[in-house]
Formats: sequence, C-alpha cells, structure tokens
Amino acid sequence: MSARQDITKDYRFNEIEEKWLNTWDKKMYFFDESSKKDNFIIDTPPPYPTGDFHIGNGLNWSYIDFIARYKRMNGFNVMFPQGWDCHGLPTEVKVEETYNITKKNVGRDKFRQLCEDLTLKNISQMKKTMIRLGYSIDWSKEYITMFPKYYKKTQISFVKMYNKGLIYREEHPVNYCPRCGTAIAFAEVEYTSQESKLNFIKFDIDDEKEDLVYILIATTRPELLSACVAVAVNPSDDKNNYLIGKKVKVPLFGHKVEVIGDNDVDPEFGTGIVMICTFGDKNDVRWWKKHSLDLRRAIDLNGRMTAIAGKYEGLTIEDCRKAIINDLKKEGLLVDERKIEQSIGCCWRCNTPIEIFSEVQWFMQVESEKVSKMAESIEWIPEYMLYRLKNWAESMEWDWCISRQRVFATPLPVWYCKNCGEIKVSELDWLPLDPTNSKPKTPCSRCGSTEFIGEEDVLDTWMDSSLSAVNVAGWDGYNEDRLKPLELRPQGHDIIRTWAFYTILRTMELTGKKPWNSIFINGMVLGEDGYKMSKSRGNVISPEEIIGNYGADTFRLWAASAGRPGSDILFRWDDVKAASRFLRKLWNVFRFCIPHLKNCSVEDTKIASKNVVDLWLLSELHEVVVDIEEDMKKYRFDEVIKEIRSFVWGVFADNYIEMVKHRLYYKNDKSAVDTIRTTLKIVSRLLAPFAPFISEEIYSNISSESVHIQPYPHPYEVLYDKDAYKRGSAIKDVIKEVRRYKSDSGIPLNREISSLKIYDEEGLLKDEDLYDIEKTVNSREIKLYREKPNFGLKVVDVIPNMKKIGQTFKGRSKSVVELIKKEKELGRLEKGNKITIEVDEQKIEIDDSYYQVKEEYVTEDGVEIKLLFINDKITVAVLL
RNA sequence: GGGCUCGUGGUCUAGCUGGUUAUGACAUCGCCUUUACACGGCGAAGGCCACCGGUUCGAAUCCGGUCGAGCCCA
Repeated sequence: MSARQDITKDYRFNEIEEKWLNTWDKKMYFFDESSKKDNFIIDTPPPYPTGDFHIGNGLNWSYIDFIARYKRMNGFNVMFPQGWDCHGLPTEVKVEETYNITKKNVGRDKFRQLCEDLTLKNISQMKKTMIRLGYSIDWSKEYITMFPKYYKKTQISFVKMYNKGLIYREEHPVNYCPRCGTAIAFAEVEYTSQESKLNFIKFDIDDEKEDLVYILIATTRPELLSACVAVAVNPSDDKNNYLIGKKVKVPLFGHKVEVIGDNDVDPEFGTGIVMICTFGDKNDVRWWKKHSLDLRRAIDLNGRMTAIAGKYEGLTIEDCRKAIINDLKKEGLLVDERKIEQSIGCCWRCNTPIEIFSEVQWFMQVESEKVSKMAESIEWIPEYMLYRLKNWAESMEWDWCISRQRVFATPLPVWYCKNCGEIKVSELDWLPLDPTNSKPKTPCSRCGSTEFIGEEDVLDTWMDSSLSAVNVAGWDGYNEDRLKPLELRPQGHDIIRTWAFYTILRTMELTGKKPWNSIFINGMVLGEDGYKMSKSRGNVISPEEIIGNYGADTFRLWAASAGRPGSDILFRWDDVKAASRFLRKLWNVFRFCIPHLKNCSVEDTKIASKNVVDLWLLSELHEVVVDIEEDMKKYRFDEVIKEIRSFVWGVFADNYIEMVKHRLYYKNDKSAVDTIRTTLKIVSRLLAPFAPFISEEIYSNISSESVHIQPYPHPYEVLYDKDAYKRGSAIKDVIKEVRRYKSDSGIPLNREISSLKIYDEEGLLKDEDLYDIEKTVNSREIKLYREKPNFGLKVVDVIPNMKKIGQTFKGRSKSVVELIKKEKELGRLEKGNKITIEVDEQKIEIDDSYYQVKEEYVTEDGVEIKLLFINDKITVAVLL
C-alpha cells in the first residue's frame, strides 16, 4: 500500500521537525494589530543574552508556548513577543577577558561597541535553540534593550519619574561591590552562609580613673574598629545597662565613643555589647540613622583601608583584619575567638562580600505598601507566590539605588553645571542621548552657564527590563494613560523580588495601573542530583542534548509533564524517555490508522448510524476534552498530558483499536473509519500546543490545513451518548476480562476459544453487540442470556459501603459493618437481597446499596468453566 | 530568628473542598510474538501517605505540635 510506505516504521523526529520548521508560515504567529478578536498579550521574559538557552529557560518558554498556542486556537489575538535584556556586568567582564582590555583603557564608545557585538552573537545563538524548540514567537515584536529605540523609553521613564519627584540624587548608604566597583541594589545581594570568627575585644571605660576597667564587645569585623562610632547595649539588659551614657575608648585607635541604649541589641549575642561601625552591616545603618551618629569611612571604593585606619591605610580588608587581630593579641586586648556561622551578603554576579558605603547615588522611591496592594489585585498562579512578593516589599529598608558605575548600560540622561553644580536633567524630546558625548540644549537654570559635565554613571539593568510590560503594551513614551494591563506575565520564582517587583512598581508609577491581570510563576529545573544545575557541579543538561536524542516535541512533553507547574522540577532522563515513548506509541497508532483512512474517503464516511463501540470511544474522548478544558484554566499541563496519554494509549490503542480490527479488516466499516478519523483529528488538535510537530504531521495526513490554525477542541463538538457510553464500556469490559483471562492462563491472545456465555440480567447488552465481542476474543460460539447464571454462586467477600453507612448510622457504623460481615459468614448474604440486622436493639432492614458482594463460581456438571464478573451486573462463562 | 513551600511504594510524582481497597511514570519480576508498536501487550510484587496529638462515625486529606528538606529574607 502506498500510504504505508509514506509513513516510516520508526518515528524520525528530526526529519519531521525540521520539515515543518521549514514549511510553516511564520506569520501564523503574528499579532494582528487590527484584529477584532480579544487580545491575549504575554509579557515574555527578556533573557540576559548569555548565549546559552538553558533548560530552565526551556521549561519557562515551553509553558509560555503552550499558553500562547492554546489561546490562539481558542480564538484570541495572541502576542508572544521576545525581548533581550542586554545590559549587564557579565558581558563587560567577558569582553575585558576576551580582548584583554579594561573598560577604562579603550574608551566608552569602543567598549560599548564590543559589548554590543558580543551580545548580538549571543542572541543569535539562543534564538537558534528557541526556534528549534518550535516556540510560536512573534519575531516581528522582538525588542533589544541595548539599542536606542528601546533605551530611549528607559530614559523617558527616568525623566518623567524624576519630574514627578519619584527619582532623586542623594548621599545615602548603599550596597557596594568593591570588586565590581559599583553600587548595587538589595535585589542584587545574595546571602551565603559562612563560618567566621566572633572576636571578644577589650574596650577601656574612659571615666573609670583608678584601675583599668574594661568591657568586652563581640564583633566579627575587627577591621572596622577605626570606623567604630558607638557601642550599644540593650536598656533592659541588667548586666550591661549601667554603661549607657558612659564613654569607651576604641582599642588601637584611641578615639572615644559613647555607649548607647537600643532595644534591637540582642543581650544573648556575644557579650550583649556590640560596636556600631559605619558601616559593618545593615543594622549599623539603622542604628546610625536612629541615633544620628558620626560617619567614619574606613574602606574606600576599591576595598582598601582609608587614612582613618591610620597605620593600616592601604591594606585590603582581609589583610587589615589579620593585622589588627595580630596587634590586638600583642596588646592582650583580644580575650577570645569563637567560631560562628554567619550569613554574609555577597554580590550576586561575582560573589565578593559587599560593603555598605555612604555614597552619592540616584534612587527611585519605593512605596512598598502601594506595590504590595497593587500586587494583591493581580491573580497569582500559584497563589502563594504573592506572599513572597509582599514579604519582600514589606521588608525593603531603603529606596532602590538605580545608578551603577559601569559602562555597558543605559546612560543616565543628566549633566551637572560646571559652574554651580546644579543638576540638569534632559528634556523629553532630547532623548535618547549619552550625556558623556552630548550637551544640553539650554543653559543652567540656576546660573545660566553653558558648561556642563555629563553624568558617567549608568542605570541599573532592571530599569530597562522593568519596562517590558509597558513596552509590549505599546508604550511609545507618551501614551501611558491609554495603556491597559496585559493578560499574562510568565516568569520564574527566582526573580519575583526583582523583575516582578520592579515591573509592578514602574508600571504603577507610570500608568497608575497594574502591569498584568495574572502572573504565572514557574519553578526551577534542578539537576539529577537534586541540586541547582551548575557548571562546577557538572550536573548541567542542555536542551540541545535532549533535542538531539529525542526531538523538540519530546522536550516539550517532558516540560509539560515532569511536574506540577509552579513547583521545582528535578531533571530525570526517565521522564524524557517516558515522553518520547508516548510519541513513539502515538506514531504507531497513526501508522496503523492511516491506511484504513485512505481506503475510505471522507464522503464515504457520512454515515447515518454508528456502532455502539464507536459511540463509546467518542464519549470517552468527550470526557477527556471536558477535563482538559478545566485543567487548562489552571495551567495544569501535567494533567492535560496525562489525560491525552491515557486516552491515546489506554483507551484508543489498547482497547478500541483491538475491538475494531475485525471490522476494519473484513468489513471496511465506515463507522469505524469515521470514528478513527475524528479521533485522530481531535487528538492532534488537543496535542498541538504541546507537541506541535507530530500533531501537524498527523493532521496533515487527514486535512489540508495546518493544525495550528484549527480551533482547540471543545466539549460540544465531540459527541457524548450516555447510553452508548454504558453499553460500550460493558462490551469493552467483557473483552478486556476475557483477554486478561487468556493472558493469565498463558494462552496466546489469538487462540480460539470454544464458547462464551454472557449472562446479562439487566439487558444492558444487545444482540448486535455480540459480533464485536465474538470477533475480538475469537470465540467459536457466543450466547447472550437474559437471566442469572445458574452456577450456584457463592458469596466470598463483602465490602461495606462506608460512605452510605457512615452518613446513615454515624457512631453505630462500626457495629453495622460487623453485623453485615456476620451475615456473610452465616451465608445469608445474596446479591439483590435485603437483610435485617439488629443495632442497639432496633431491627433495621438494609439493601445491598450498603455493601458490595463478591461472588465466585462453582463448577457445574463437572465441567471447568471460568466465570468472569463484569461491573457487578454481567457474568461471563468462558469455555476454553 | 521570620516568611513561604514541601515530606506519599526503590526513584520521581498526582490526589489534600475528609468516605473503607492511594494516581501515574520509571525501575523490578512473571507470562504472551496478537496482519501498528516486543522501544509492544497482560499481569504481579512493592506504601501502616515523616512522627505525635486533636476534630469526626470516618483523616494522606482539616486543626495543633514535633522532626526533616528546600527556597526567600533577617
């Protein structure tokens, strides 16, 4: 047969997938600006172009594509854009390494150019993987943040927010990475647990003149002794509160500081006496502000000790610590050292411990409560992710530091007057610009000077990416009051405190609205060993590795079914294999069906009445469609795939196809062919968002159109026949039981059996159903009886119906169950009969809805006959 | 120390608006070549649903506590 030659025996995913990639019209996925359909716009994450589209991205983007394709098939005008969040330190570092240069010695423009080149190269690499995975991205909506078209918007938003008073420049403590040489925001601080030493140091009390009286303070940062500006104790700490108001002398340095009282001091930690330095940690900042303490800056921007550190000036932090410990020991001022577990804030890019410096920087005002409230108006999937955002928002200590001391980033559109120092922020229509190579078009508003110095600092990368929502919504820099919230933001839970938080903040301040109606959070992909994938652990699996061995559809099916969306997913090759096996099974089903479809054209199959088994299958399919509709509302892709899989494999392949083979082979049965055609069509449409390639391959053999422009199956289009469902199920169950019996008896399934007697008291089956049963189980003879079998059935077991018993008898349930079992022991229990039991001296009559009996056969006339019990209603006697 | 999530057969996982007998996959074992698939089919074994209390006629499911894991934050 020619059709059979067309369909290869093995499932050649690479050939098929590449064929469709080259065939599909990319415009199929374009957003239609003039469409009358409802919009469904997705605020896709713009990844940082590392050049590597990793498996976690793969999970995230697969989820997005399932939704985009599903919504498109449901009649929405879908926008699935793709952006690239380009600016960032890793690119700068990579460029410096590659060309063995520093950003300072090649000039800003040249350096930026090298960064742009590298970024474009990385983008094209990642795009290749994304395209190969079949994502239905609308590439006409691509945006790249490093180009003026985009960062103009970043600058406009900066100016607008500055004009609203939401952005300001001020000296304030900031987190600072001495290695990267730049200020960073809290969101960029990663805390790692580390073992360090708690040092107990003697501080002399100044006003005790007689003998040397001292106190002991405990600190993990002795290198900051020179920056000590106060010592604090808890006022309710009776051991130490007598010290409040006294002065103590800082050892080695000799300056005197006051002992203050503060309730935040933990009397149990160390000696209950702490030193306050500017700044050792966040708590120091809190106390420094609260008690209006001095500022003593001991570390400079490069991480070296300043003049304030006296003879330690110029040392690194580490060396200074060693030297001071050494000197303290020599002087006998170090009383004790104890090991301690400490969590230390580090730079999330380079892992260097951060310092807190007081610096002039640009800040954006963070109205935590407003953000938190706005977040509540968004639908969070899963819901509890909202609490992560609120928890973060409400613990914000100070405003968002948005300036960075870098090069490859959006320039801050600001100058300073050379004459009077006045700040000059760009006008909107001058943008985009770089103040380091352009001049403002108006003189200084305070002194009239035309001499300016351009700001060299640049903006935090999150200033770019947190505009993604308004950018995708069509913001041109001016029409913010007309923007509407987008339908969906998909993203990982790792960037809730950054991307989600900042986007809500920016969109809210700019448009007064929430950025999106819902936010769908995905989990992380962990390595096979249960840890986060990392090169150093060697547990990284790349999408290419999976695509190469199993194909893109398998990758996508793995993503859909490896776990519940929202939770982290442990990568396992077994899950990939399971996904791939299903596709192979589907391929074989398809290969079996197609020749039969080719034998019978579509017109031929317009039939008046259908076989009950066919109606049963369609009813099963109907149920699947109903369940999938519910699952998709909750983005439960794992459940959807389970539904499709168990239908295709369990119901369609293992039961239905076996049951219709004889009709196909010997009758060329139109009802069966039509049912198969319908089923394949519906299944490929159900699967299209998840496995777009194989779905298209199957569909293309049945229809001339692409499966991806078909509507997603709706329950009303798939027939459901309640009676046929029951009758068909009974037929299937009879066949299944006989097959199982044959298998259990070690008989080949196609071996003929002598006779089959079906006892169907309730008349569920009809005479015309016998043909399907007889042929499928291969019986020489088949008979249907409308009566109970007369084989002398024996009740062997009884299962009480607890739901009914519990609701009726409440506290007496246990004794009722015992009485039913006793009736069974006495042989008084029979199917369909009522029994009388005595509970608490009360006679109660109950029927068999309160329990279910299990019966077993007894031989009759000395002939070995096996009885099979189907659905408690039908009994089948098999004679081999 | 705080917030969130989670503890279910060997492994991973579903169920968690309470109903006796807990889902599926992978792995294991047994049997069977059926005009799509042996990379298949039919079965089997394997779990006192982390632990302890409580509510209830009845708890994997609800409540409280304990222990353990992960993430985020201090």
